Amino acid sequence: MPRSPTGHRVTMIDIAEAAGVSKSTVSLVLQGSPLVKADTRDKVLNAIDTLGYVYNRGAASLRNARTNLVGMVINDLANPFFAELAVGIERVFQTAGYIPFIANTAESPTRQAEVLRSMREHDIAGLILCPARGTRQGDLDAIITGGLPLVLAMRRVAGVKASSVTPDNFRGARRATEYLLELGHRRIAFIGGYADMTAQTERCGGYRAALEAAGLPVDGTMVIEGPTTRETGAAAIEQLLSLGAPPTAALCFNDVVALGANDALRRRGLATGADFSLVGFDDIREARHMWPPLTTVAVDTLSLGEKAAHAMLRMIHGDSRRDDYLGDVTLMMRDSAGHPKAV
Amino acid sequence: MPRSPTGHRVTMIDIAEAAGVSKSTVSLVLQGSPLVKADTRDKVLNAIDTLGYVYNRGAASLRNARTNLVGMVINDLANPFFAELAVGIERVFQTAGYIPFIANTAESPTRQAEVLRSMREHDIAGLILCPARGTRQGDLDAIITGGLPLVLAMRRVAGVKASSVTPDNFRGARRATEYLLELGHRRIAFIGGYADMTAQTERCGGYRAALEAAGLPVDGTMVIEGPTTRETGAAAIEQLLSLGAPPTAALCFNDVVALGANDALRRRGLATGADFSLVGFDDIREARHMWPPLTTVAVDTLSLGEKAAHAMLRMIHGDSRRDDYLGDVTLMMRDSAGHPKAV
DNA sequence: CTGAAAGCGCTTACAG
DNA sequence: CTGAAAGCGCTTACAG
Repeated sequence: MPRSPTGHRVTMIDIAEAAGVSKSTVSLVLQGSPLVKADTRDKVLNAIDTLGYVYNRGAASLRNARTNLVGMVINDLANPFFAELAVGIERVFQTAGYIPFIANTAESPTRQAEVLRSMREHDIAGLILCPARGTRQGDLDAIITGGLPLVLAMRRVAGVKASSVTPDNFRGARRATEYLLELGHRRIAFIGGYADMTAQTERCGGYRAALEAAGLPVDGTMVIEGPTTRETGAAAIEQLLSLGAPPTAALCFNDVVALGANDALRRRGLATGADFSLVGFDDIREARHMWPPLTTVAVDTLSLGEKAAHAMLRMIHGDSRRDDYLGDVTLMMRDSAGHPKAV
Repeated sequence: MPRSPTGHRVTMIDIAEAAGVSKSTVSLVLQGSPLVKADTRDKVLNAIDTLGYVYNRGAASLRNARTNLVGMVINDLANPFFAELAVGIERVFQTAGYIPFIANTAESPTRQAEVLRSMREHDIAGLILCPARGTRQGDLDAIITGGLPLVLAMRRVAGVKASSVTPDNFRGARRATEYLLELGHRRIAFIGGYADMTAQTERCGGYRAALEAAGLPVDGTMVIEGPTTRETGAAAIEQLLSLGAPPTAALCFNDVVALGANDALRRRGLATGADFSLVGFDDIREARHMWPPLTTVAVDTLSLGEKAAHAMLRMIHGDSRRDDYLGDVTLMMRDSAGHPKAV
């Protein structure tokens, strides 16, 4: 922090002295109050500039109990999807005068607990949370009862009454599966995620619904759980192709998983889209650049982020209504899904 | 923030009353002081739990002028490289009890100025900055004179005396260029970045040095500047291939640029590695999964992040020595670079 | 081991 | 328009 020549921190009092006014006046100037004469304001602003004064928000919020800090807790910052989501959220807060405070939990509930505590200690105005896998209602009790505005993004938590912003996972997955069925596939796998994540339940649910509507059985060996990583995608392909009656296509929990599945297919000398069809979910930037370009369910990441930010802003401004926003999804048909080899 | 049944915020005083001690004692317990009897400590801890007390760090740091907040300003969070860097940094701070506060400037100096101001207002203990393109000495004056611990990461700023952590850009680029020369290439381009970024000067400098050492001319039309994006990589390929004597290989400023160049080659029906060679820089996770796998200069991202965090921690603990850390680089030979078509 | 008191840098009525 | 005063929730000597 800036210190005056005498070594102490530069405060409003120093500014007041330098400008020859009282500190109330300085405070008014800082808050852009119209009560202050232009002449006086300039003197104050000048003093601020020459002394290198920095407003102390901690002190201010101690007095008036308001902060411009918003917490944003991400379960996997290494997944480009969440980086994109974060950008959408940041953009809104920036223009609204709030500063988002991003932290990464890397799917660890322990790390998440630490991060949440830290953020609450810093008296954030609200929290946008992409819950780590394994988060339970009890983990968020303190936040809910404390009355902190909370928006759950991408995943909900059973029993937690908070606003949420998620893509329409069910519809997206059903549509993607229908598309694979239309192409002629009959044995379709679902890869990635765990049944204890709402996003997986919903996406896998859409997949099942489409199969059932087509009169097809849902084969348990075709649903492969695992972390939402490339490794899971690759391992699943190995596992699926060693089945007696292997699938001819797979819907992946997300694009990162699909990227891994695509790697494994290539390693086996199989042509994605021709020998085996792959559909992803999210439509991260990488998807269209992958080879072959990935057929995937686009979730409009940016607007999801903006919705989350706006929901948060509304709550901060005192609107206590809960709202579950379901984002539009659209199937992006590219080249990773085609007709099955031999029908 | 949690409120007591009567509606006011739960403070140390409430805890003191509930536990039947003074608030000094509560403060001591909170700080883990050994002065407090185990019995008393338990009573206090219990009261904290039942009342849902949350420590107010703003008030604490107002009193003792220390924070556990560390700012981390990233110039492009959408580039996976920086997400990886952030993870390395976070890891160290987490164990040291500091909480990093990530913000993204998206290469905008204006946005950067806003973010820096906000962070200073929140009285951060230190700042790790990946400067946005166009950052000048003057932009960091206030921070330097204010005595805020500052570590520059990935890019330095001319005239700014601060510790820095960067990969050995010059050596990495020279080595990569030498490798292309060894493969038989004689016309080699350099794609991406701007000459006003230290990282570009250094990488492009290594490229020039290698060419000169080989007695080859440095052709200005072979050096293409631009934002460090996929689009730049793609556009550069179009531009280079329309040259009278087009290059047979290119060193890209970073992997993201190389990804874009690879897209453009594919679109033209050219086989990367056979028809045209590409080398990247950074070795982001994506690089080895790209098709063909990208030959690139690995920079040991994680340890770069850790070095930055440790340098920061040292400064926070009062060590004022400046230190410029130059990270090791190693050429990862994969398949995107091969012998030129016809030599 | 524990309590009373001062003070960190602000904002907010309240007077003038 | 401006000033004096109280108080936000903590920590830190200082007594006891």
